Amino acid sequence: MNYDFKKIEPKWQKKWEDAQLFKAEDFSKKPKFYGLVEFPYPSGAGMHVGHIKAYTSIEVISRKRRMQGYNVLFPIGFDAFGLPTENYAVKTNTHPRIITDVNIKKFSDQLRKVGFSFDWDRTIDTTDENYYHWTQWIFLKLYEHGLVFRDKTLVNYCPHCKVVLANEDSQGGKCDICHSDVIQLPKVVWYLRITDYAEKLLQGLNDVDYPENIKLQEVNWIGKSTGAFVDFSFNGVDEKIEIYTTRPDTLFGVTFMVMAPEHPLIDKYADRITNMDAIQAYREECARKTEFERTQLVKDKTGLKIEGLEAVNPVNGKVVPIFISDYVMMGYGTGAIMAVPAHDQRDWEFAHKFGIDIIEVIKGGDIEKEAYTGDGEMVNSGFLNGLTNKKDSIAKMTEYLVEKGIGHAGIQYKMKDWAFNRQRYWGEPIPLIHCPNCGVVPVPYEELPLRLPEIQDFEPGEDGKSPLARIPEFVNCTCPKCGGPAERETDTMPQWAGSSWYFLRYVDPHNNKAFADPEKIKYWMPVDWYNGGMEHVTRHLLYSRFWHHFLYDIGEVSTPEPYAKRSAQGMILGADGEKMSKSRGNVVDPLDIVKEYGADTLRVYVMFMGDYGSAAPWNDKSVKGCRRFLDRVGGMIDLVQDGDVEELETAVHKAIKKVSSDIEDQKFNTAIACLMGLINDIYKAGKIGRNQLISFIKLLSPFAPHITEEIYAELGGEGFLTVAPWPEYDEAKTVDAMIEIGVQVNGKFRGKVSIPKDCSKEEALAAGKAAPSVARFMEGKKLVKEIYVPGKILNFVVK
RNA sequence: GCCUCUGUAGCAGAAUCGGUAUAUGCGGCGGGCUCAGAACCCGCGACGGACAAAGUCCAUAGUUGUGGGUUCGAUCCCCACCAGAGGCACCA
Repeated sequence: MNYDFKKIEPKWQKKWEDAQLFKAEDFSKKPKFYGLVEFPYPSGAGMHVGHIKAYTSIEVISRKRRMQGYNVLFPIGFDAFGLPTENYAVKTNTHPRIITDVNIKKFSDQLRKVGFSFDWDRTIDTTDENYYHWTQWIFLKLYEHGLVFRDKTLVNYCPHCKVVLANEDSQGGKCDICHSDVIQLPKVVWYLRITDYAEKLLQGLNDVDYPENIKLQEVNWIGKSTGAFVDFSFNGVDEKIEIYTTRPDTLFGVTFMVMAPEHPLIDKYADRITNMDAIQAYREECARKTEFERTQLVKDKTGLKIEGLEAVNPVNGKVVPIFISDYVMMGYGTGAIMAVPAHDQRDWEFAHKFGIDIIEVIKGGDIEKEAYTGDGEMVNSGFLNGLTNKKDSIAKMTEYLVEKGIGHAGIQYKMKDWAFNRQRYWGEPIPLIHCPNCGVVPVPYEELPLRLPEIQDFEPGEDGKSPLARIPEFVNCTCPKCGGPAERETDTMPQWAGSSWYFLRYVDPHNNKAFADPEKIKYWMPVDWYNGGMEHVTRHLLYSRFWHHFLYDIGEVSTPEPYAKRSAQGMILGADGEKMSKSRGNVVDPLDIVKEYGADTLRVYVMFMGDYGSAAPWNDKSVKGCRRFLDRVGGMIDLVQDGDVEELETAVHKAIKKVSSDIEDQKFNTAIACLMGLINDIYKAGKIGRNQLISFIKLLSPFAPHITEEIYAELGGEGFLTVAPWPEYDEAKTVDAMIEIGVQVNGKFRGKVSIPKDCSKEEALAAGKAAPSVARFMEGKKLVKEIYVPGKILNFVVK
């Protein structure tokens, strides 16, 4: 009973589109549902099966919501700026605009063939000037509010891609794009002050429905720690050296101090330091180390004592030596630490290597063997002696520091500011101007969009400059402030810029007066359900939350958090259980599946292959099984009778209940398994009522919309199944009249009995005892306890 | 090193509260249909040993990575361990 998917799939796709079934209606009186998927980067390779899995979940929810009477916004767009396109442009000497247009066309065609119910009228493209106009606008707002700054620092630089990378894009010391080793390069870069929003990004997690592991990953990434800043001083010099510590209670255990090699106070007191040459040599050695080497050397601490300078502990006046070491970093805290080797493992290792004293101030461990970081009685600690609780001693010490004016409580975050520029062509131009008189001047809002000039040569500059720097017509301009000659910033924004606010553009994609109409934002936002990959948790998700919080603070959007609910799909692995990759040759092209088995089969398969959030290997045989299931669905048309089939009634109502709740819980695999079970029952019965079949195809419709729509038409259904009301179940009909219940003796399963669903305890117990397989085990024993859990179990305890 | 998660049949994967472990699909086995079939239909099993098998017996037995514990009863809760995945990684 094969159905001709090649004919019916395009047919219904066209009919749905002609009937505009997926058009979201602004300000509709119906309840709204905004379902969002991470818009694709339109690569030349076309869609990956991973895209299908990522999109089908929200697709299923969106289709179900429409049937439930919601006004649904389910949009799609293209995140099209980025390096792969530009690299391909350089390689083929084709303009990135042309490549992007071709790829977007390809992706759109593919997405349509899978039957996704996107509202195509709202499609966006981040490289469209009508879109990046507003990316630049938001950037200028950030600038206006002091959240954009320039700093000269060591940056992660990829020599292959010739770009500066954010920490997030160079994890593990490898370039995220080409995987070559990243080197450290001194450079002036633009930053967005995301750290100003660390607390809001942390607190905001309390108000959203994200899976715990995603929340946790963001919390760890933000890395909040509470502690204290304490002022140490140099012996004999009037100078404060501020340190940050999470354990101010261990101040009496300080036996040395460590500063980051590049700490500026070292240069300030260079004339007092007698081994400056050695320090310079150590600094150079550190700068040469790659990220990889640094992580490999975690266990083996290196460092150098500063000769000629010593530090004074402010709580006891003790003079301690100062070291420099690259285990202390300039980028966290104050770039200097107090070292308490007895109670910090890193300090302990350093002290051991350099023969420094270790003074115990908390009892409980064996500091000969390792640092002790647990709780215990304070000793050798003056006024803290005798306290046994970490919290109390930290509080008492902090109080003391404030009283003496030598320190105060403080908070630190691990998160770094966001390096926000790239030296490449295919990105949003940064709308800033460098004027010799006025300094940095923003491009006036009315001059936006600042267009990317049409150029022929996209080769990145050897000097680490953007190709835009070679276009005098672009670079040379007049200063909007003083009218004098000035130069434009030639760097462009990073890949993450356009995706940091795209969900706002969907609510009003054609607006040319604002990024979106405030009323439409109020109507549609927040996104009700956003699905995407785990790999974006500490990047796109965090970045877009940051921008949205900012836009909320300046009154541009209606809620602080952009996404009410977030979910994440598990990866689809190759048939060999390994990550899909061209080099392994285990890549599955979703369009091949559509061609061979149909879009419905592909959709059902990716939803059925396992727990949605877990990784699962591709299995061609299992794809065929899904196709077989759909063929059996099509075959039910031959079993239809007018009236309901009584014996199937309970199974149908159970299925409505289970499929409805399973979809909400993202248990798509069990929803489909339930329908597979039901169809087995139907074939066993050899018949099905017309209305029962309609309920069945409604439940399947979000997963397999084409075949179900076709069956609905054959049954003479009115309108489209796609927007027919979602079936309801009768709770009373979801329970069987007679239930089978397990009977245990001493907790061991010994048999089962069939009893009426609402029978009394006495009846149940009697039935249990009467069962021959059970009676055997109770013969000659004394019954001490009878347990009856209605609907669950009978248990007889005997001796 | 720290944090999080996972471990169920040959494979993938089910199992609201602690209550008949293994739904569903793949693969396997048996049968039907057929000239034939990897197509379709029907059925079966999966967890020790014995008998050719139904069944019976060992056996009031065992069974969810391993070993303990709590409980009338544990895939589920607690403790310890083993294995795998992911995240962070000298964050003071």
